[in-house]
Amino acid sequence: MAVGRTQQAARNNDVILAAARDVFLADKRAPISAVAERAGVGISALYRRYAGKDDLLRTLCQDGLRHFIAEAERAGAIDDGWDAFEAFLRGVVDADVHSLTVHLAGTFTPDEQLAADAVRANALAVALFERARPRMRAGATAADITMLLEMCAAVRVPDTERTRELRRRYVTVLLDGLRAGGELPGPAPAVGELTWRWNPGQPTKTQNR
Amino acid sequence: MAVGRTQQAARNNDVILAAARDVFLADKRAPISAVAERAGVGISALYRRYAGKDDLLRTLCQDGLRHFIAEAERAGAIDDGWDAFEAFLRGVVDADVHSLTVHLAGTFTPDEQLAADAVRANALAVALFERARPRMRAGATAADITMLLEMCAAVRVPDTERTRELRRRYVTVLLDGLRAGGELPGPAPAVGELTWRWNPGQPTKTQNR
DNA sequence: GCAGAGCGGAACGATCCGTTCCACTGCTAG
DNA sequence: CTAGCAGTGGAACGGATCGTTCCGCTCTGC
Repeated sequence: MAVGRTQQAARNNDVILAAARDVFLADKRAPISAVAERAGVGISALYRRYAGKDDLLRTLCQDGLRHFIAEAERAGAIDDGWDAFEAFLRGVVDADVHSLTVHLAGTFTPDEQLAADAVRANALAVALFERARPRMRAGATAADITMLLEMCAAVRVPDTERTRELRRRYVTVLLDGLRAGGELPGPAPAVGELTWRWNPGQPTKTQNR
Repeated sequence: MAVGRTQQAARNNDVILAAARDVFLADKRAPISAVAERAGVGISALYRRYAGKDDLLRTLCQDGLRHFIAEAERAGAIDDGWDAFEAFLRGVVDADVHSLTVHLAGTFTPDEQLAADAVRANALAVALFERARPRMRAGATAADITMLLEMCAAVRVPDTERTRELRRRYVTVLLDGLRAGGELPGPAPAVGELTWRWNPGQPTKTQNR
């Protein structure tokens, strides 16, 4: 039952990644020491695996993107267009994947692998949206998905499981609101308005005028 | 046309408060120097008026609460219950009052005056909700309002005016989603789940398990 | 004119955080 | 069986950030 050093090390791989996910999900600006503490390991164990904070966050984001893609592919297999879209959205919200991808933007420097995954993820999401569009209210756009996910990610209480419950509640409101009602007001989000976080400008500030 | 020193000082009162609102709306963790810079004044001009960052934030929050109350009272005068509720929600979202009140929680130490205003604001909001409830889907609760506002506040792009436009778009989705559909899933938020930010615990972290 | 209110911004000290470094431990290869 | 080293914990360091203070200047209101 006593595990060897190498096995323990291998296990730490997962423990650390899980801890990092928990910590950065809760607060994307969390210090790296919080990850080590939560994982129950020293800081060295972290730096043995990742070149730095950037590297860890990038790995986490890539992991999130893979989940996103997997979720989209699984939902894509559903026959009915709307059901597929709904399953996709609920799956992504349930896994809190948004907090691991878009939300982490700006906290680390991107990557080509990451960019490629992002393109693929986006294509899948757009496809799912298009299949559901016939039953959606007028004016809805695939670009709206990002914003809807952003809104769901904003629902947060201290307890993780309770957060999930509450998000299921409000994603229901959003989904029903996407079908009911007339034409959506205001121009839909443009592409550039969804990716501004990646811009080289100031970190998390916002500018007016 | 050249204003005197005292008039200039009086004007700075408003300039500084407006700058503070803009800056902390964009990023609640913004440094105080950013406020001075945006107002085009030195840091001294700030500290002449406010005892410290806490004081400034508290003033800002109180200001926001007053806006909230005013919005609720204005909407309360509308005859139709649902129309009143809708006007209230749209008004609050438009003024971005949520970012000035709930969102600022935890960044400064409360106040009795503030607590009293908060109680009054909550009472008004609940009253508006109750009047609209007959036309709302089953299971909706006044406690949901806070969460809906939180979701709207999460919609954010660099440009302030564009942010408002987008929020109008999504508040429409939410409002329509509040009427359509069957019973809402999951337990509604409890009171304690909405006020956890004020707790004495760790600043902005989140705990699991 | 002149006292001082109001102000700009440099300077300071506290805190936080990413990263490095070193001593130690106990497995594992041979 | 043992020597070497992968893996580790955590203290220490240096840089960055930010709230607050302070000093010298300006320009007004009397």
